[in-house]
Amino acid sequence: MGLKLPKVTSMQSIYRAVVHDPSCICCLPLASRTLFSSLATCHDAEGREFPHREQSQDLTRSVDILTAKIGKGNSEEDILRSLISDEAVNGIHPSQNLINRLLCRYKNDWKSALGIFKWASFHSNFKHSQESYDMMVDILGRMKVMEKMGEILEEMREESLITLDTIAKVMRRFAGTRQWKDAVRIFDDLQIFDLEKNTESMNVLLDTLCKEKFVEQAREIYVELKHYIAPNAHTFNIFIHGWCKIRRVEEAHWTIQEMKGYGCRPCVISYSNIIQCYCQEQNFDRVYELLDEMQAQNCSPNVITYTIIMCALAKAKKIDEAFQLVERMNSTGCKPDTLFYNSFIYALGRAGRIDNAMHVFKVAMPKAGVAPNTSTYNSMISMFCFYAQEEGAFGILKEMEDSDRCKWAFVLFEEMVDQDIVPRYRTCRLLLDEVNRINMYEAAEKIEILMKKL
DNA sequence: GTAGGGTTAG
Repeated sequence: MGLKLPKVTSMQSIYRAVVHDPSCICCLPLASRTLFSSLATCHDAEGREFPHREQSQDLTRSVDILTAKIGKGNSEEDILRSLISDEAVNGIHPSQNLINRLLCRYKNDWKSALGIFKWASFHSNFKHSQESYDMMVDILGRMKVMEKMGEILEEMREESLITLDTIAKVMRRFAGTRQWKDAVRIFDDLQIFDLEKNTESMNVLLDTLCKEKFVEQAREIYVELKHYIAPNAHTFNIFIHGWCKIRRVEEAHWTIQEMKGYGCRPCVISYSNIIQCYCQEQNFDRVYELLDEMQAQNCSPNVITYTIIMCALAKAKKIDEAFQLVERMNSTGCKPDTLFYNSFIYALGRAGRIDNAMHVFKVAMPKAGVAPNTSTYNSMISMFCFYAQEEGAFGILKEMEDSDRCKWAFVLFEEMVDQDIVPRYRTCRLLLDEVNRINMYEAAEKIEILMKKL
């Protein structure tokens, strides 16, 4: 193909390709060139996404001083020592904003993160927020430094900052490193953290174990616990998911019976899990049987159920059958969403059905009032690039450009709010509509909160 | 984190 971008999966990768070989940019139409130059200016040398205005200059200066001092390869104690003894650093007072920013930057470098974290704790008038503690626990857990993670957890306990969310993270990290017994131990010791052993916390433990395929262990623990903690529908769905995950569909069926025995009705989640299991086996006869059974049980399949089946059909190269399924879904009045269309477009692309994919993107989605998001664009661009249709890829890029502009608008909006410049109601309304159209849900939420105050 | 994407870049 004429384009020097053989595999394009995201805007970022296009951007990187252009940075790597600037001559690439000549292949791009004007609209995309404009886009790239705007992208280029909105990444500074540190890879931060947007330029920082004056209001955050102090913060930025502190970040620069600290990061210059931290260096690499030291232990966290060394980092702490060098920070404490540095004159320039001494002029900096830690703030929660500053610490969170640095923890974000060093999320893949636990020694630097912990060094900074301890440096802040060293200031007697500074206290870490719960958010910073959770971030620190997460960094150490992800890097599998379990001992240090335990130390931070202990500090949190002393400050009474531990929530079930914190515990859930810790459990999942243990189970993720195959130390499932430690996850169970945390649950056993829950009262140490001032938390209760109840259905909710039990479900967290069972879900953690099941997600890491320790389903039998979870089952044994549950058999003990159920005498004094009542299971609920979630509990059973967690097990159904677990059994399906390790491809033991018989046990999943058995769990359905068990949940009925407890007076819990199997729901669309229970059935969708089992359907997914049959989908993995490409046992579509059973899938259709289950769909019928759901209908008979007055438990309608939803868009997630249909997405699961549609993906599996497409993967099994049963494209026409996938189209029939979409029709069946529409006939039941089940509305497709963005994720469904993304999967559909992706599947059609892989099957070489470019025209069909284009039709879904251009006609079906707007008609259903479903907005594309970045993944939709990515699927379309990847497809066009794979089949060497650069014209099509650029068409999608053009559309993305418009929505990138919206992100910029939102960044400016946030800066205004930060500086206590109150936007007009009408400005908010315009931005909110636009932000909703392209699925920037978090942005929409922030704008809505502000609008309520107006 | 009780269920659904994102070719396989390095």
